Amino acid sequence: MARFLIGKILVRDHPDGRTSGRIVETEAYPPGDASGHAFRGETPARRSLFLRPGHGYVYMAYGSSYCFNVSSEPAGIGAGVLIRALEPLEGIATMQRRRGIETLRDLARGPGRLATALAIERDLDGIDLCVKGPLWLATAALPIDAIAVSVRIGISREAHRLRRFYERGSPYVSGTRRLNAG
DNA sequence: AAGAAGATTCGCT
DNA sequence: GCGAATCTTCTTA
Repeated sequence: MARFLIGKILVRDHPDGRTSGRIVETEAYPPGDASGHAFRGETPARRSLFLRPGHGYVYMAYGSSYCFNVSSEPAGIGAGVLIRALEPLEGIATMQRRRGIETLRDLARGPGRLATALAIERDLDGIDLCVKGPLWLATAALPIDAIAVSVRIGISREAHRLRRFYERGSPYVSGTRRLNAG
């Protein structure tokens, strides 16, 4: 699913208006991955990861940033895909205001930044992304060759695994040159 | 009840 | 590239 989501469009419908972006970077946290939030079993805070595929899991990281995931395994099995970066499409002025910056390239480059840009907070935890609502996914096609793979960012456990996917050449992808070369 | 770790970001050097 | 800020969750006493 992490690979499948590259190129899809994440749409946020909010009283402020619509904001949306193309997903250009993801990371997989499959069942049994020691870095995954579902690794130690289901708890109230992690329950969304155990929902049917296509539900949102939102949590606060380091006290300052929200991160957004898409549940990826059948009900009862905990796993998810972290959305790490978007290419801004609609509502760019709104995103700029929420982020407090102008630079298009940095509006949604990074998991915490995209959550801020789209006003994704804990109230969206558990939402069904396959139904048009406050937050949903629109389909789009992308050539297989456009997707590259690398190790994941900011974790210590199972760090060598090739579970990060991104759009090759996109300036909206996070991480360093080394990680984006592939 | 207290402490450590963590899927980050921003400002400086 | 480095370190602080910040808070939720889980572990240990």
